[in-house]
Amino acid sequence: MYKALFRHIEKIVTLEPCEIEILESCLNVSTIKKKELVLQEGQICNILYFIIEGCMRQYIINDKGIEQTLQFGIENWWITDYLSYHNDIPSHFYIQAVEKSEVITIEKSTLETLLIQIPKLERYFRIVAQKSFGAAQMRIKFLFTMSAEERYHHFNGLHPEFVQRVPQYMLASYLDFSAEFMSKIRAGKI
Amino acid sequence: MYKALFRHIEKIVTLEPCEIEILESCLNVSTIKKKELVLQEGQICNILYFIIEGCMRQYIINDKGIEQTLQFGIENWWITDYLSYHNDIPSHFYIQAVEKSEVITIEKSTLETLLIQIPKLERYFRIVAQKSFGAAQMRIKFLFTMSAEERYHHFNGLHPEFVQRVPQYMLASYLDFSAEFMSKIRAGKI
DNA sequence: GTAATTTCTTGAAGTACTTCAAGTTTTTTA
DNA sequence: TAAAAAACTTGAAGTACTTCAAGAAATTAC
Repeated sequence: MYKALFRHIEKIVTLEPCEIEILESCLNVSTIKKKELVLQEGQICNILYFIIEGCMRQYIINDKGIEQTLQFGIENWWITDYLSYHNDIPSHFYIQAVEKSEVITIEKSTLETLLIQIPKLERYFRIVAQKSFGAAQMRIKFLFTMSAEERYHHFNGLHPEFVQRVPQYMLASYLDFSAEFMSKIRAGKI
Repeated sequence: MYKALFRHIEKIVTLEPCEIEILESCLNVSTIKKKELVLQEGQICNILYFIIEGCMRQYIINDKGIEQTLQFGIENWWITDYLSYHNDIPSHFYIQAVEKSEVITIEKSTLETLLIQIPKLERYFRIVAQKSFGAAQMRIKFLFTMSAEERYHHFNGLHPEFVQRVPQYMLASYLDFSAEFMSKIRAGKI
């Protein structure tokens, strides 16, 4: 059940059997129904989610009442609002299951004690966060330099299976253009 | 000389005197002239920079040959390309001093041994990276939800001194609009 | 302290998108 | 399996920007 996470961790640090045992005792698995929210705007986010199976997204609702997806997460990704988490401030985001998902949850207080018992995990989470930050910078680069059509084709080239997996309007907002424009790009009407 | 960094670290973890000594022996200070590059596109980035004084920026050059700033860094910020750093791949970015800057540099191999000697620093760098990632997500939110004019006024409201500190065209590209448009916003001609 | 360079401004023309509205198709639910 | 809900498509009209070009102002360099 926790195998996916152990495998992910072992790519970065090596855990002793006793450490795996401690870790195991701190984890919980939960099933999130499609469209269920695990975080809402205004709430303080004090849980980290590791996606074992399924797909989650982080989104906002803009002035016009339209949802805009900032981030998707799939198998073997962590998803959370680190700003709300670290600063204990209300989140600006919603986090929702796009598909029925299995996630491992770790609460902030549990993680704190866990990191004291297994300091190696500091390293694991450091490297995960640094790589995520690097990926966010690349994302900003693509948003800055590519046209809407280029962003779509680029993303589709990198992750064709994923494009099939989520509603078009969610992907459109993730790539920062309207659902209607996505439809026209796909039809080759641009 | 290293005081600024020690103070930054002590906000997150407490170092023993002997640890400070070890850390000190691993650091170097260097002065970067205005406009000097510390990283160029295509190079592998294996240095972390901590800004003691001055201002640096990470930018790209787009298809039209125009520079677009992705990130600024000022006093007490780390700046680097973590994707290039971790994956040993050529960077997509330039990193340059906007003003004459004093920076602490740590090379990758040095940091690796340092983190083994002082595991507490894993925690420090984890928290720095997680907060940076959170900030990057907020940045994407603002890019998604605000008009050019709103982004300017919002940024100017948060960091008025900084707006005075860097050339307008750099800030314009950071906020993702043209230098000419920035000029019109500031003149109230929008 | 004057020349050279960099940065900022302005207006006119163009364009890559958005918005709206209505209809169609697909998926979900009971 | 029918009804309801969600997702996608299409065209027409609008707009928030960009690009270009040229001059003015500020800063840097010798």
